[in-house]
Amino acid sequence: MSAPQETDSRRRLNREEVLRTALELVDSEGLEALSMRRLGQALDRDPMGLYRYAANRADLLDGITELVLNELAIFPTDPDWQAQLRRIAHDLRLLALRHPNVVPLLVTRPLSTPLGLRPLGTLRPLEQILGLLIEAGFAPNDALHVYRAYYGFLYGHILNELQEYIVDPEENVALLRLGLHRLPARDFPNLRELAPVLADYDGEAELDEGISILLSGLAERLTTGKEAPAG
Amino acid sequence: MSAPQETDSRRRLNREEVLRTALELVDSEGLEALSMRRLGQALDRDPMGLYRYAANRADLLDGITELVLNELAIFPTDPDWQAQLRRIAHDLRLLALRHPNVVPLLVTRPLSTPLGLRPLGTLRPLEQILGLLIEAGFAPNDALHVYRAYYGFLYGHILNELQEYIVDPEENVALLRLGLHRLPARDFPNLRELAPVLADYDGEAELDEGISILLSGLAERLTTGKEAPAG
DNA sequence: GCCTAGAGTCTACGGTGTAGATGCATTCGG
DNA sequence: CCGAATGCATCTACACCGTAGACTCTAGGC
Repeated sequence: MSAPQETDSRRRLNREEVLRTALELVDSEGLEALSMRRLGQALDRDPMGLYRYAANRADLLDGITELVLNELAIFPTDPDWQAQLRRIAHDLRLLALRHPNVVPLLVTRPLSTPLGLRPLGTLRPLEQILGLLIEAGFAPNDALHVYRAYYGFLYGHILNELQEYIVDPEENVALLRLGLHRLPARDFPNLRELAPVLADYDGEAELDEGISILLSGLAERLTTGKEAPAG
Repeated sequence: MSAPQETDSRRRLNREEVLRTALELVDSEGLEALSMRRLGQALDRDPMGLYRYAANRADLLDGITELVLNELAIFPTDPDWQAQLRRIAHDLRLLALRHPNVVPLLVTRPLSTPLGLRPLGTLRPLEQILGLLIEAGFAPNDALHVYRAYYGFLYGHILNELQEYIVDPEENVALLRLGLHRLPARDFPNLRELAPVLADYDGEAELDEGISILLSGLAERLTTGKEAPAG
């Protein structure tokens, strides 16, 4: 009882438990480190046994994205929809920074599955944000457009920020300089000149600024009753 | 000579040729269909011989993204920067629709490679758009911010649109209805109600609308000399 | 004619996802 | 209390993967 780990290996697992250690594996060693055999040995179980909790590897990946998205709290009945959208944006950003290795999953998996057939957990944010917007007074049609603009902006920002994200900030500048120095000066003058600016990128501030612009635009469209902008 | 295909297999290949048929393979059969062996047999060559043109599989993928991005024409000296940005946006959208299977690559590869070490071809759009903006009068600092907003919006939109994209529009409605019907009504009322709206999503119009909003915001900031919005 | 260098080929190794057979333990029917 | 059945865990095996290293073959220089 002192060690509820994998040592007494006869404990019965469940899907969530499997997904959780799969997530740990991805977080610590990257996506391609996640194989059935590797996961099996992390759980001290036969790899084949895992098929009891995930139909196949793809389903495992879907489960991970679902698990991660469940970390995101949304309160669709909050009357202050702007504050809510702003908080969700920051939360999602932090979530992406916490699990950078699963961001490719977040972004990629939906591309290969028609909307209606996706894991329910991944549709929850969409549903709830639609609810939030409709509650706030948007017509359902417009709510969808607003969601697209919001979601598009968010994912765009996350991709932006993660592309320039490197764990050790010390190393950041070094690597950046190193890499940019490699660029042929005559073909990439602008990029090289902007190296220092690239190096100190404040993702949180940039996200917040962008969200402010978006929200003010949306609020105006809500009160004047015009159609919402595209995303 | 009548068939410059793979039949007389003694012709010497080059990297571009290899990448091009790799791209064809990905376009027609998906990303996971691209293996060294498969590609080798598509070129009627020994799979090992391909390592002459790509250091490894990752390099092959990088090459494909580079090849695809090269389809994008940018004229950094065009004085009408707004028209230019609008055209590029539409071109990139079409490019994504033309090669939906490589979009995951476009989006994912940069996440695993520090900016400075990326294939030069993938940095060209960044460099040239920075040039365009600086030429237009933005301070280099602001140009970077503007680029991020622009790029983030674009990629966000593409991800949005591709998630709802299905080849056969006939099937589209069917699948969508089918899928959404599967959703538990009490948990997903909004999503189910919006099914018809989801079905006819005009990506081009939505992109154009969004770009207009973005550009007008940017133009204003350019003339008033304020800082650019975040992305 | 021979030697060399390089391109093309083959084999082999350690990994992968997963189908199917097999072993095992537990529970149920009599 | 015993046998059968039922479901879970495990094992083996197959087809595929990326790629290191050895080998063969060819073309060109002397």
